Amino acid sequence: MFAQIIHSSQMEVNRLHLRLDYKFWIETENGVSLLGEGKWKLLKAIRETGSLKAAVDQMGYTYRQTWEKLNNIEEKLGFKLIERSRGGAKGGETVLTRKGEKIVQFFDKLYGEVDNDIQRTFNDLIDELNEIMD
Amino acid sequence: MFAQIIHSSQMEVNRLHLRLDYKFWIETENGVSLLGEGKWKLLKAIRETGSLKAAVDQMGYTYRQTWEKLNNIEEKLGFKLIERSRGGAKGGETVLTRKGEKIVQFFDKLYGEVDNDIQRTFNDLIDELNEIMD
DNA sequence: TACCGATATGCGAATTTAACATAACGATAA
DNA sequence: TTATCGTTATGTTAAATTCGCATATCGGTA
Repeated sequence: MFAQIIHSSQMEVNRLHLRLDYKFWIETENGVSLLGEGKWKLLKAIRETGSLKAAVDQMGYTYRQTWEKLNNIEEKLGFKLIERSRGGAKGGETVLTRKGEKIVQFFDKLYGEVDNDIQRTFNDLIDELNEIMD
Repeated sequence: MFAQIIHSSQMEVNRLHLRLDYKFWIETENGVSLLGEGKWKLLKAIRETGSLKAAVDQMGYTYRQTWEKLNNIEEKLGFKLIERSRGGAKGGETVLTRKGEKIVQFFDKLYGEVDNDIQRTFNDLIDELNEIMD
Protein backbone atom coordinates (compact mmCIF):
# COMPACT_ATOMS: atom_id res chain seq x y z
CA MET A 1 0.00 0.00 0.00
CA PHE A 2 2.58 2.53 1.05
CA ALA A 3 5.35 0.82 -0.88
CA GLN A 4 3.85 1.50 -4.26
CA ILE A 5 5.90 3.45 -6.73
CA ILE A 6 4.56 6.92 -7.31
CA HIS A 7 4.66 7.76 -10.99
CA SER A 8 4.81 11.47 -10.67
CA SER A 9 7.21 14.02 -11.96
CA GLN A 10 7.42 15.49 -8.49
CA MET A 11 7.28 12.94 -5.72
CA GLU A 12 5.96 14.30 -2.46
CA VAL A 13 8.66 13.70 0.08
CA ASN A 14 8.46 14.63 3.73
CA ARG A 15 5.60 17.04 3.09
CA LEU A 16 4.88 18.80 6.35
CA HIS A 17 1.28 19.77 6.76
CA LEU A 18 0.76 22.79 8.91
CA ARG A 19 -2.28 23.71 10.92
CA LEU A 20 -3.69 26.87 12.36
CA ASP A 21 -4.89 27.25 15.90
CA TYR A 22 -6.14 30.02 18.13
CA LYS A 23 -6.85 30.93 21.72
CA PHE A 24 -8.93 33.40 23.64
CA TRP A 25 -8.27 34.54 27.14
CA ILE A 26 -9.34 37.05 29.74
CA GLU A 27 -6.77 39.51 30.97
CA THR A 28 -6.54 42.53 33.24
CA GLU A 29 -6.62 46.00 31.80
CA ASN A 30 -2.83 46.13 31.89
CA GLY A 31 -2.51 42.93 29.87
CA VAL A 32 -1.89 40.34 32.57
CA SER A 33 -3.37 37.05 31.43
CA LEU A 34 -5.86 35.57 33.87
CA LEU A 35 -7.59 32.57 32.40
CA GLY A 36 -8.32 30.97 29.08
CA GLU A 37 -9.22 27.67 27.53
CA GLY A 38 -7.35 25.59 30.10
CA LYS A 39 -9.11 27.03 33.12
CA TRP A 40 -12.40 26.98 31.26
CA LYS A 41 -12.15 23.23 30.75
CA LEU A 42 -10.84 22.77 34.26
CA LEU A 43 -13.83 24.56 35.72
CA LYS A 44 -16.14 22.38 33.69
CA ALA A 45 -14.35 19.30 34.96
CA ILE A 46 -14.75 20.57 38.51
CA ARG A 47 -18.44 21.09 37.88
CA GLU A 48 -18.75 17.54 36.54
CA THR A 49 -16.81 15.84 39.27
CA GLY A 50 -17.31 18.04 42.29
CA SER A 51 -13.62 17.63 43.02
CA LEU A 52 -10.50 19.60 42.22
CA LYS A 53 -8.37 16.49 42.45
CA ALA A 54 -10.57 14.55 40.05
CA ALA A 55 -10.61 17.51 37.70
CA VAL A 56 -6.84 17.94 37.53
CA ASP A 57 -6.41 14.20 37.05
CA GLN A 58 -8.88 14.30 34.20
CA MET A 59 -7.07 17.23 32.61
CA GLY A 60 -3.62 15.76 33.15
CA TYR A 61 -2.58 18.71 35.30
CA THR A 62 -0.67 18.61 38.55
CA TYR A 63 -2.69 19.29 41.66
CA ARG A 64 0.04 21.38 43.28
CA GLN A 65 0.38 23.84 40.47
CA THR A 66 -3.27 24.06 39.59
CA TRP A 67 -4.20 24.75 43.17
CA GLU A 68 -1.75 27.63 43.25
CA LYS A 69 -2.77 29.03 39.88
CA LEU A 70 -6.41 29.07 40.95
CA ASN A 71 -5.46 30.95 44.10
CA ASN A 72 -3.56 33.45 42.02
CA ILE A 73 -6.38 33.96 39.56
CA GLU A 74 -8.98 34.38 42.27
CA GLU A 75 -6.77 36.88 44.03
CA LYS A 76 -6.36 38.96 40.89
CA LEU A 77 -10.04 38.71 40.02
CA GLY A 78 -11.05 39.68 43.52
CA PHE A 79 -13.62 36.91 43.84
CA LYS A 80 -13.80 33.15 44.11
CA LEU A 81 -14.35 30.92 41.12
CA ILE A 82 -14.71 27.78 43.21
CA GLU A 83 -15.79 26.97 46.71
CA ARG A 84 -13.63 24.41 48.40
CA SER A 85 -14.39 22.41 51.50
CA ARG A 86 -12.31 19.72 53.08
CA GLY A 87 -12.86 16.91 55.48
CA GLY A 88 -15.95 14.81 55.76
CA ALA A 89 -16.76 11.36 54.53
CA LYS A 90 -15.74 12.12 50.96
CA GLY A 91 -12.60 13.92 52.09
CA GLY A 92 -13.79 17.18 50.74
CA GLU A 93 -15.30 18.71 47.64
CA THR A 94 -15.04 21.66 45.30
CA VAL A 95 -17.92 23.30 43.49
CA LEU A 96 -18.24 26.32 41.26
CA THR A 97 -19.37 29.59 42.72
CA ARG A 98 -22.06 31.56 40.94
CA LYS A 99 -19.39 33.69 39.31
CA GLY A 100 -17.34 30.65 38.41
CA GLU A 101 -20.36 29.24 36.64
CA LYS A 102 -20.82 32.54 34.84
CA ILE A 103 -17.24 32.46 33.63
CA VAL A 104 -17.81 28.99 32.22
CA GLN A 105 -20.92 30.14 30.43
CA PHE A 106 -19.04 33.15 29.14
CA PHE A 107 -16.41 31.00 27.49
CA ASP A 108 -19.10 28.68 26.16
CA LYS A 109 -20.67 31.63 24.44
CA LEU A 110 -17.38 33.20 23.31
CA TYR A 111 -16.05 30.08 21.63
CA GLY A 112 -19.49 29.16 20.36
CA GLU A 113 -19.96 32.45 18.60
CA VAL A 114 -16.66 32.71 16.80
CA ASP A 115 -15.45 29.17 16.31
CA ASN A 116 -17.36 28.54 13.10
CA ASP A 117 -16.23 31.78 11.56
CA ILE A 118 -12.64 31.21 12.49
CA GLN A 119 -12.60 27.64 11.26
CA ARG A 120 -14.04 28.82 7.96
CA THR A 121 -11.34 31.45 7.67
CA PHE A 122 -8.72 28.86 8.57
CA ASN A 123 -9.97 26.50 5.91
CA ASP A 124 -9.71 29.24 3.34
CA LEU A 125 -6.17 30.10 4.32
CA ILE A 126 -4.64 26.75 5.20
CA ASP A 127 -4.12 25.67 1.61
CA GLU A 128 -2.38 28.91 0.91
CA LEU A 129 -0.15 28.31 3.89
CA ASN A 130 0.81 24.83 2.80
CA GLU A 131 1.64 26.10 -0.65
CA ILE A 132 4.36 28.16 0.94
CA MET A 133 6.03 24.92 1.86
CA ASP A 134 6.66 23.91 -1.73
CA MET B 1 -11.95 65.30 42.09
CA PHE B 2 -11.52 61.78 43.29
CA ALA B 3 -12.38 62.63 46.86
CA GLN B 4 -15.95 63.58 46.13
CA ILE B 5 -18.65 61.67 47.90
CA ILE B 6 -20.57 59.40 45.60
CA HIS B 7 -24.27 59.55 46.37
CA SER B 8 -25.19 56.16 45.10
CA SER B 9 -26.84 53.21 46.71
CA GLN B 10 -24.09 51.03 45.33
CA MET B 11 -20.69 52.64 45.36
CA GLU B 12 -18.28 51.29 42.80
CA VAL B 13 -15.24 50.15 44.71
CA ASN B 14 -12.17 48.55 43.24
CA ARG B 15 -13.93 47.75 40.01
CA LEU B 16 -11.63 45.57 37.92
CA HIS B 17 -12.14 45.96 34.21
CA LEU B 18 -11.32 42.86 32.26
CA ARG B 19 -10.30 42.59 28.64
CA LEU B 20 -10.37 39.90 26.03
CA ASP B 21 -7.46 38.97 23.85
CA TYR B 22 -6.62 36.33 21.28
CA LYS B 23 -3.79 34.76 19.38
CA PHE B 24 -3.27 32.78 16.22
CA TRP B 25 -0.38 30.51 15.53
CA ILE B 26 0.92 27.95 13.09
CA GLU B 27 1.54 24.47 14.41
CA THR B 28 2.55 21.06 13.12
CA GLU B 29 -0.04 18.42 12.45
CA ASN B 30 0.60 16.92 15.88
CA GLY B 31 -0.03 20.19 17.63
CA VAL B 32 3.49 21.48 18.19
CA SER B 33 3.42 25.26 18.10
CA LEU B 34 5.79 26.77 15.59
CA LEU B 35 5.27 30.49 15.27
CA GLY B 36 2.70 33.14 15.99
CA GLU B 37 2.35 36.82 16.56
CA GLY B 38 5.75 37.23 18.17
CA LYS B 39 7.72 35.75 15.30
CA TRP B 40 5.49 37.54 12.82
CA LYS B 41 6.42 40.91 14.27
CA LEU B 42 10.04 39.85 14.63
CA LEU B 43 10.24 38.94 10.97
CA LYS B 44 8.78 42.29 10.06
CA ALA B 45 11.36 44.00 12.24
CA ILE B 46 14.09 42.03 10.51
CA ARG B 47 12.72 43.09 7.17
CA GLU B 48 12.74 46.71 8.29
CA THR B 49 16.18 46.75 9.80
CA GLY B 50 18.06 44.11 7.86
CA SER B 51 19.47 42.91 11.15
CA LEU B 52 18.53 40.27 13.66
CA LYS B 53 20.23 42.17 16.45
CA ALA B 54 18.37 45.37 15.66
CA ALA B 55 15.13 43.43 15.44
CA VAL B 56 15.45 41.72 18.80
CA ASP B 57 16.46 45.02 20.41
CA GLN B 58 13.40 46.65 18.92
CA MET B 59 11.16 43.83 20.16
CA GLY B 60 12.76 43.71 23.59
CA TYR B 61 13.83 40.10 23.08
CA THR B 62 17.18 38.58 23.94
CA TYR B 63 19.45 37.80 21.03
CA ARG B 64 20.59 34.51 22.48
CA GLN B 65 17.16 33.01 22.87
CA THR B 66 15.68 34.41 19.70
CA TRP B 67 18.55 33.11 17.64
CA GLU B 68 17.97 29.63 19.03
CA LYS B 69 14.22 29.75 18.62
CA LEU B 70 14.59 30.73 15.00
CA ASN B 71 16.94 27.82 14.42
CA ASN B 72 14.44 25.50 16.04
CA ILE B 73 11.53 26.79 14.00
CA GLU B 74 13.43 26.59 10.75
CA GLU B 75 14.50 23.06 11.56
CA LYS B 76 10.92 21.97 12.20
CA LEU B 77 9.62 23.79 9.14
CA GLY B 78 12.33 22.30 6.96
CA PHE B 79 13.20 25.60 5.32
CA LYS B 80 14.79 28.91 6.18
CA LEU B 81 12.77 31.96 7.15
CA ILE B 82 15.77 34.27 7.15
CA GLU B 83 19.09 34.37 5.42
CA ARG B 84 21.94 35.37 7.65
CA SER B 85 25.37 36.55 6.66
CA ARG B 86 28.13 37.72 8.87
CA GLY B 87 31.29 39.70 8.51
CA GLY B 88 31.81 42.65 6.27
CA ALA B 89 31.79 46.31 6.95
CA LYS B 90 28.40 46.28 8.63
CA GLY B 91 29.30 43.22 10.66
CA GLY B 92 26.66 41.17 8.97
CA GLU B 93 23.03 41.25 8.02
CA THR B 94 19.85 39.22 8.04
CA VAL B 95 17.14 39.35 5.44
CA LEU B 96 13.93 37.42 4.91
CA THR B 97 13.90 34.51 2.52
CA ARG B 98 11.12 34.25 -0.04
CA LYS B 99 9.28 31.85 2.26
CA GLY B 100 9.90 34.06 5.25
CA GLU B 101 8.30 36.91 3.38
CA LYS B 102 5.38 34.67 2.49
CA ILE B 103 4.88 33.79 6.13
CA VAL B 104 4.76 37.46 7.01
CA GLN B 105 2.19 38.09 4.31
CA PHE B 106 0.21 35.11 5.52
CA PHE B 107 -0.07 36.53 9.02
CA ASP B 108 -0.89 39.95 7.58
CA LYS B 109 -3.80 38.39 5.77
CA LEU B 110 -4.86 36.13 8.64
CA TYR B 111 -5.05 38.89 11.20
CA GLY B 112 -6.46 41.31 8.68
CA GLU B 113 -9.34 39.05 7.79
CA VAL B 114 -10.55 38.14 11.24
CA ASP B 115 -9.50 40.98 13.48
CA ASN B 116 -12.52 43.15 12.80
CA ASP B 117 -14.95 40.30 13.33
CA ILE B 118 -13.30 39.25 16.56
CA GLN B 119 -13.11 42.77 17.93
CA ARG B 120 -16.79 43.18 17.20
CA THR B 121 -17.60 39.96 19.01
CA PHE B 122 -15.39 41.04 21.89
CA ASN B 123 -17.19 44.36 22.15
CA ASP B 124 -20.50 42.57 22.31
CA LEU B 125 -19.34 40.25 25.05
CA ILE B 126 -17.06 42.40 27.18
CA ASP B 127 -19.88 44.19 28.95
CA GLU B 128 -21.43 40.89 29.82
CA LEU B 129 -18.12 39.77 31.21
CA ASN B 130 -17.68 42.81 33.39
CA GLU B 131 -21.18 42.37 34.73
CA ILE B 132 -20.03 39.11 36.20
CA MET B 133 -17.75 41.10 38.43
CA ASP B 134 -20.57 42.78 40.32
C1' DT C 1 46.10 43.65 7.20
C1' DA C 2 43.90 45.59 11.24
C1' DC C 3 39.28 47.01 12.54
C1' DC C 4 34.48 46.81 13.49
C1' DG C 5 29.88 45.30 14.24
C1' DA C 6 26.70 41.59 13.57
C1' DT C 7 26.19 36.62 13.76
C1' DA C 8 27.23 32.35 16.40
C1' DT C 9 27.76 29.81 20.64
C1' DG C 10 29.41 28.26 25.26
C1' DC C 11 28.29 28.37 30.09
C1' DG C 12 26.98 29.42 34.81
C1' DA C 13 23.28 31.93 37.33
C1' DA C 14 18.69 32.75 38.10
C1' DT C 15 14.06 31.62 37.63
C1' DT C 16 10.34 28.64 36.80
C1' DT C 17 8.22 24.33 36.76
C1' DA C 18 7.65 19.51 38.11
C1' DA C 19 7.49 15.93 41.53
C1' DC C 20 7.12 14.00 45.85
C1' DA C 21 5.88 13.99 50.64
C1' DT C 22 3.13 15.24 54.38
C1' DA C 23 -0.10 17.89 57.19
C1' DA C 24 -4.93 19.43 58.02
C1' DC C 25 -9.68 18.70 57.92
C1' DG C 26 -14.31 16.86 59.24
C1' DA C 27 -18.49 13.86 58.21
C1' DT C 28 -19.31 9.15 58.96
C1' DA C 29 -19.11 4.60 60.87
C1' DA C 30 -18.02 1.77 64.66
C1' DT D 1 -16.31 9.43 71.46
C1' DT D 2 -12.89 8.10 68.33
C1' DA D 3 -10.61 5.94 64.34
C1' DT D 4 -10.96 6.17 59.35
C1' DC D 5 -10.55 7.91 54.79
C1' DG D 6 -10.19 10.79 50.75
C1' DT D 7 -9.74 15.44 49.52
C1' DT D 8 -7.84 19.97 50.22
C1' DA D 9 -3.62 22.50 51.63
C1' DT D 10 1.28 23.25 51.70
C1' DG D 11 6.37 22.53 52.35
C1' DT D 12 10.47 21.05 50.00
C1' DT D 13 13.66 19.24 46.76
C1' DA D 14 14.81 17.98 42.00
C1' DA D 15 14.51 19.02 37.29
C1' DA D 16 13.97 21.77 33.50
C1' DT D 17 13.96 26.07 31.38
C1' DT D 18 15.22 30.66 30.73
C1' DC D 19 18.34 34.62 31.41
C1' DG D 20 22.57 37.01 31.23
C1' DC D 21 27.11 37.51 30.23
C1' DA D 22 31.28 36.42 27.88
C1' DT D 23 33.61 35.19 23.88
C1' DA D 24 34.56 33.35 19.34
C1' DT D 25 33.80 33.85 14.34
C1' DC D 26 33.36 36.17 10.11
C1' DG D 27 34.53 39.24 6.10
C1' DG D 28 33.92 43.85 3.66
C1' DT D 29 36.29 48.20 4.19
C1' DA D 30 39.64 51.64 5.27
